[in-house]
Amino acid sequence: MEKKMRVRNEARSRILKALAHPTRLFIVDELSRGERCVRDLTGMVGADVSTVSRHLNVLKMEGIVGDEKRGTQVFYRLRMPCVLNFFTCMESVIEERAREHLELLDR
Amino acid sequence: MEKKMRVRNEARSRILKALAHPTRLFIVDELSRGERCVRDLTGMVGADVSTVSRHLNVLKMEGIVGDEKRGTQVFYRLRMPCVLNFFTCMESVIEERAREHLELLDR
DNA sequence: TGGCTATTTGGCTTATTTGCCAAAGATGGA
DNA sequence: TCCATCTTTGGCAAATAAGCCAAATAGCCA
Repeated sequence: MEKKMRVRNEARSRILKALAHPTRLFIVDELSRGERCVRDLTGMVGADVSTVSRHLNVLKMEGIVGDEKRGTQVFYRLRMPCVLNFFTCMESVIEERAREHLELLDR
Repeated sequence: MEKKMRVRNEARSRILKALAHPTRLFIVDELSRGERCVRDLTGMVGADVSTVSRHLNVLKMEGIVGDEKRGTQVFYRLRMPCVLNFFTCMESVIEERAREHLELLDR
């Protein structure tokens, strides 16, 4: 039971770690609107292609995105749409925190 | 609009990064069942007290947990219960991935 | 006050992550 | 075949994260 828990937390943390980068979150968000090829994403992200390719690989390794090669391009798509729900969760917390922050300043 | 997006992704990634560690996930899970003091958690985690204290601080900095000092002890509680929903999301993906893996082995 | 327990912080080492450039693969067209 | 385009990989440097021990801090009680 204890071991099982540890294994599970390790699996979960790998997924969370894969998501935990601004560029990768941008990619996930973009892919939530449809598949995109590496070059398109690179243009939007504003980093080196090799960097974007590596970010995509991180997401792919954890099953968050999937890829399909068509001709010379590779198209990526979101495979774990439920992550988007979590964004909503975080949003409410971020807003709440911002409000608290403002209140502190108002005193 | 672009800047706003970047700021938002940075905020989100900070929260995800704070969650992305097996020990911290264990703590979140444990706190979902009620508040706990540092010493109790340390016993369960099996790491140095200072390490656990630092993990708790990481979670606190992102508003995931809150703390309250009572006497000589500090009790931590979960402030962002919606993270638990995300665990369910990840679970389904982990299982699916495990199934795919088994299928590959069966061939 | 002095001692006891609980918690946090300083300081250090090791491991991991990130990003870029350059080079290697792949694919389709002339 | 040779070239141009798209993508991935090797290799390196800089930044960040994690863990432990030791020391500092805080509150309680004799």
